[in-house]
Amino acid sequence: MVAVDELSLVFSALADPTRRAILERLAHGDATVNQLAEPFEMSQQAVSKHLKVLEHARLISRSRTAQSRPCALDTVRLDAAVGWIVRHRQIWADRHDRLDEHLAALRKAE
Amino acid sequence: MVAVDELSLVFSALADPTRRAILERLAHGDATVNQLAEPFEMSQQAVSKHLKVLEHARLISRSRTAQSRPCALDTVRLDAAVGWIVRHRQIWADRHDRLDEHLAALRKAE
DNA sequence: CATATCCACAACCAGCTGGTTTCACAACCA
DNA sequence: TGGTTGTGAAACCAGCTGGTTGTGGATATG
Repeated sequence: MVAVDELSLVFSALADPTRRAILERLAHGDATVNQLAEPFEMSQQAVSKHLKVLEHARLISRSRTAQSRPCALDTVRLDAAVGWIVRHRQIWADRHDRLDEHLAALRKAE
Repeated sequence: MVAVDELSLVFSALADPTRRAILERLAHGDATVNQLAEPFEMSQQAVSKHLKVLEHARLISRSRTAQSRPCALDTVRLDAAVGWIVRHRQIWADRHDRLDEHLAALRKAE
C-alpha cells in the first residue's frame, strides 16, 4: 500500500467480497463496527482492518460518537471508479447507447 | 486466486496501474504482447503475467495468429463492475440524477 | 539448415494481505 | 468504585502478488 494512486486503492478495496458486503450493508444506512461484524464469521478485529482499508480508500467516513465509531458510505470515489471504466469502455466501443441501455436496465431492476 | 468470484477478479485486476494502462492501450485497438510491453520499464514476462491476470478476469480475450498472441478488450465484465457500483451507489443515495449528471459530464468530455 | 522473433513456463524472492490471538484503553453502567 | 462494552493496536502466520532471471518452444526468415 506504499503511496498508491487513488484509483488503485479504490479498486483493490472493492476486490474483497467481505468489503463489498460491508459497503452493501452501509448502502442501507450507517452502522457501527459490531453491527457490521455481526453477519461475518470472523473476528471484530478482522472487520476493523477491512474498515481501515475502506477508510483509506475513502469509500467510507467515520465519526466518533462516545465509545462507538459509526461508518458511513462515501460515494465520491465510487464515482471516480465508474468514471474510469466508463471512459475507456466508451473509447473502445463507441457504443454509448449500449451502456445507456445497461444502466437503464439496472435502474428498472430496482 | 483460489476460486474467487468474478467481481473480485475484475476489481483486483483493475487495482494495478500497469494493468489499467494496458486496458487503456487496448481501448484504442488490439495489440501484441511486445507492443503492450514496450512503454513499460519491466520485462516482457512481467507484462505477460499481467495479461494472464486480465485474461483470467475476462477483461481481455486473445487470439492466436502465427507466433503472435494479439490481445483485445472485452467490456462485458467492465459492465458488470459498473453495474455493481451503480446499484449500491443508488440504493444509498437515491440520487440517480446526480450519477446521470456525472456520466453526462464524462460523455461531454470526450 | 541456422538464426532471429514472439511468447510463456518455472523457480525464486521480497513485500503485501487477510486472518488470528492477545492486550489496552476509553466510555458507559451499577 | 469496579465491571462491561466497543474498538483499535501489535505480533504473528500462511498464502498471494508482482517482479526478476533463465530457459525453451513455435514460427518466420535468410
